[in-house]
Amino acid sequence: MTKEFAQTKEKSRKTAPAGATLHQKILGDIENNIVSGEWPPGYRIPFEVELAKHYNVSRMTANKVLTQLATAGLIERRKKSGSFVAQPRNQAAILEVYDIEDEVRSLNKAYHFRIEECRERRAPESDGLRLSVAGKESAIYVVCLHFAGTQPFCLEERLINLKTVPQAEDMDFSTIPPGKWLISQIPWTAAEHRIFATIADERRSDLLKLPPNSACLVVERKTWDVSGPVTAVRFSYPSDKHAIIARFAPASA
Amino acid sequence: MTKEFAQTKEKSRKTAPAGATLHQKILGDIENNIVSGEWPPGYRIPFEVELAKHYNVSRMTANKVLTQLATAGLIERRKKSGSFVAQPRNQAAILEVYDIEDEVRSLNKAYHFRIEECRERRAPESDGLRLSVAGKESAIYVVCLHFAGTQPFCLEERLINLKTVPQAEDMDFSTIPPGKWLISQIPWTAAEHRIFATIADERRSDLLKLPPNSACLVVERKTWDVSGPVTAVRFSYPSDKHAIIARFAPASA
DNA sequence: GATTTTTATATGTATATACATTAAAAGAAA
DNA sequence: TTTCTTTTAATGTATATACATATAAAAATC
Repeated sequence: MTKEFAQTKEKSRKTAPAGATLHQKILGDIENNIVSGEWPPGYRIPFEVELAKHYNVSRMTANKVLTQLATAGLIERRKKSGSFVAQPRNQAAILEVYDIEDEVRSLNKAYHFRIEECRERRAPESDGLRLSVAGKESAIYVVCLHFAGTQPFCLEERLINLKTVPQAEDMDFSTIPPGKWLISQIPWTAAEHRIFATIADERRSDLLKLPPNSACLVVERKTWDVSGPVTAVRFSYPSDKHAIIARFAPASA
Repeated sequence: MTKEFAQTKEKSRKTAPAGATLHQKILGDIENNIVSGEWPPGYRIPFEVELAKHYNVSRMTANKVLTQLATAGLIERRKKSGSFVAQPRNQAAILEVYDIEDEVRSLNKAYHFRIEECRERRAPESDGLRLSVAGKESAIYVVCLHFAGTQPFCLEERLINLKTVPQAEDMDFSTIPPGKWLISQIPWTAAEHRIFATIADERRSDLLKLPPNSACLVVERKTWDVSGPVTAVRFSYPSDKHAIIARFAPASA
């Protein structure tokens, strides 16, 4: 039986639905083995005929599954040699989701955060962070430093519109970071990102523990819900520690 | 014969390579009809059996082509009714469109570009620009500098997969920039962006006329069409001159 | 030992066939 | 008409088979 197929893994992610086809079943199993790390990049996965025998299907069925995995980029196929798990082009920090805690944990680092500042703010200030064109509504201003292990990972500066999210007024952000809390309060309907590079200023260098003249990746996001602007936030990342991955594909995939 | 298949269209884009398989041939024809607008969204494309008869292949072959088009999101299939050209997907992002000439003109600046380098490239090189997981396919490597007025605006380094875009082999990029040309050749179905900040290296500083230790915004993009990877490109922007704007709205809307 | 030729093997493409599933359309009953 | 049932046409999945193609590895030759 060649190797362990690990069909029934405890940490199996994509459980095949009840009425799954053989194709889907096999596809799911292989996918699981790859994403779980059971079959690491470079690993030679079972030959078509082995798969066919193991699942008691025809070679054509196994072939179709492997072909699909190959066009999806998960495996690479070589004649006479077999099929191999491809080097991952994975990660994924899709722009719109962007939960920093998840991101840190996906790097296998411990996550914690620290609130650096939290106050009400009525007039726009010189830091460029703006909520609406009108800019006259009062807002909560929070500065939050996110850590991966003991290292600063990302600096978050955020304005929360008190008109749209009045419950932010008395909110205590010591136990839940503002971004995470907001998601639980308000569903956004539109977002706008502005992404640019800059040399870290003194405050950023200081908080993020960066050497002078470091490049810094800045992501500014404004979010609206149906009733108006919800929040404006600026994330500053040390450039060498991070990149943003955004993937666009047809809905089906 | 049902309808015009428009196999021999004058503005046919993706010329099927000489030794193309039937699968590729049929796929290419249908793709052309869709992207050229010959078959608009909602148009009912020929049934499997009609395609099979027209190309003199078995239904299985036609079925596989249509299945691939469906998973790529170009068509939608309905039992008993047939297969229909899908509605164009949600815009999702300014990111993928990204025509530099438009961008420059929107700043009210004169646009021109200069090809710095253009050659064939077989093996992956050390600059990190990669096309496919396999990485063994040969590609065209083009370096193009874009100007806004007299100032360098953006540095473009691009790999074009000769397997997917064979007509790039003899292409002369002195009159049309590679990015613009590619859009006219191949419709992408998936894209992946990686955005990060860095300190400009010597080549970038030199070409973009930047002072030393400048921050630089880098956007790397890979695009695929149904038949595989199309192009990998890296744009380097002087940070102080540019930002990326990306807008997202819920898929439903 | 180095080079060329052969062979074995895994993938790649295509066929003909079978039956399942789904939903539009047509027909029958209320 | 309206509702229910049956038919039918299209896709969906899977099979067994065939031969083509590329290539790693073994064998034969130099």
